[in-house]
Amino acid sequence: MPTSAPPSNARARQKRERRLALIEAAQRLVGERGLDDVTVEEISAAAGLSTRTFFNYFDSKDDAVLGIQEIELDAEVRAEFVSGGPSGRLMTDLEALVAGFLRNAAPNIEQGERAMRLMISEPRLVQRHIAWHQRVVGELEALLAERRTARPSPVDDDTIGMVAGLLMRASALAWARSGYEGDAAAHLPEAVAQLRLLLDD
Amino acid sequence: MPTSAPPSNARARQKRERRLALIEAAQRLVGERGLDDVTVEEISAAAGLSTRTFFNYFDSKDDAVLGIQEIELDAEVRAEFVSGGPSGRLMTDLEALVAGFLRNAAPNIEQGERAMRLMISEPRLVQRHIAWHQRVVGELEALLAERRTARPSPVDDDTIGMVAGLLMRASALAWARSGYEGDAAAHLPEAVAQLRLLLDD
DNA sequence: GACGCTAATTGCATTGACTGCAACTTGCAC
DNA sequence: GTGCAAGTTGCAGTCAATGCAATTAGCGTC
Repeated sequence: MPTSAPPSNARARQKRERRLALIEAAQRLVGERGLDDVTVEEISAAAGLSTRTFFNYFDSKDDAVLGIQEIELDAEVRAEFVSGGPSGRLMTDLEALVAGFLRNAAPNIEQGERAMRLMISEPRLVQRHIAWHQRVVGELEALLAERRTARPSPVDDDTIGMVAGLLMRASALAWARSGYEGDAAAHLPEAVAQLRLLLDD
Repeated sequence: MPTSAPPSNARARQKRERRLALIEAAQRLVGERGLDDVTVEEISAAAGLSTRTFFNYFDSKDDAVLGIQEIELDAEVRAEFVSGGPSGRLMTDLEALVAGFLRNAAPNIEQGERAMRLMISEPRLVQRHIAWHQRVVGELEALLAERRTARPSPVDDDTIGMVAGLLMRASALAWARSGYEGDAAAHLPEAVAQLRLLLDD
């Protein structure tokens, strides 16, 4: 394998640790002083890194506070959805898929919880959070296009994608309301039920 | 009336014109060169105003391109919704309310169309657009809280708000797909139907 | 254990968005 | 035309974010 060298060991570990240090510093400082009274320079210094390095890890200050990272879906979950499974009923399968995303979203549950709390005091973060949803939804729409050949649906990809995004956020909110019991994915069925209830008037 | 002086005439007119000039310049320049290759300074100059004044009209460059403004709902539509009407069925009434918002959203239909087009080439604008939805949804959630006393619902305000946001965006997309026929509100029933279709699996 | 290779960090300079403030201009009422 | 209030502008300053070039550090090889 010439291209994909195994990411060694110490390198990967340091990368993970530095990333976490930045998130931790960002969340702590912003919690203490508020989003606009903390500079990237301060966050970086608190994590023992240079400002320039901060931007090697995150695209923006907000991203660091939310601990945003690339999401990647389980290969098998993905393959199953694309081929029209697991149940064959779109809404049911979508639920499974969203659960897959949610579980991979926040590897560290306390970090996710802190992010949720900060969103309440800093509305701008909600916007960034929703913007991040968009990326997941984009990924998801690609899967939908593939699945469509195996199992067509009269509903637009856009709409399905938005519903998936809605479910992600609704689950997160239900999770927060529950006092952060379990993980966000555990509250997904509740979100679906609420949505059905509303649509049935 | 000591406080609310009638906004005279020439003042209001100029304000409207300058606002439009800024939006027009922003949309034109961004369409020609792309969002990141146009500065606020250039937009302001093209509209014959100072950079500083630009920021008296808009909070950010993106807002100007989208022509974002404060939304305000018809007082009667609002009152009727709060008191549990017009039909008494939440989903139906929500649809009416969203239609009300949509109609007030873009006073100038061509401007809205140009904004939609630019969102396709500049994904960052989609995020801003969705963030703007958030504000509308916030407004809406206040109404929901009021309505709740007149007519309780088992569904959370959050969820209802998100569905409203979804309907707004879905209508806009359907409008775009139709080649911008009529206005966005005209495509709302279509959006609702799609949503129902999906939920019924 | 030195050698080279590549990934990652860092400093530096620069651009441009955005804000606060204070002076100024302009529309409007009397 | 005089005075008031709204709106505009210039100016100085802060800070996020990016590109570039130099340096450092991990890792495999001999």
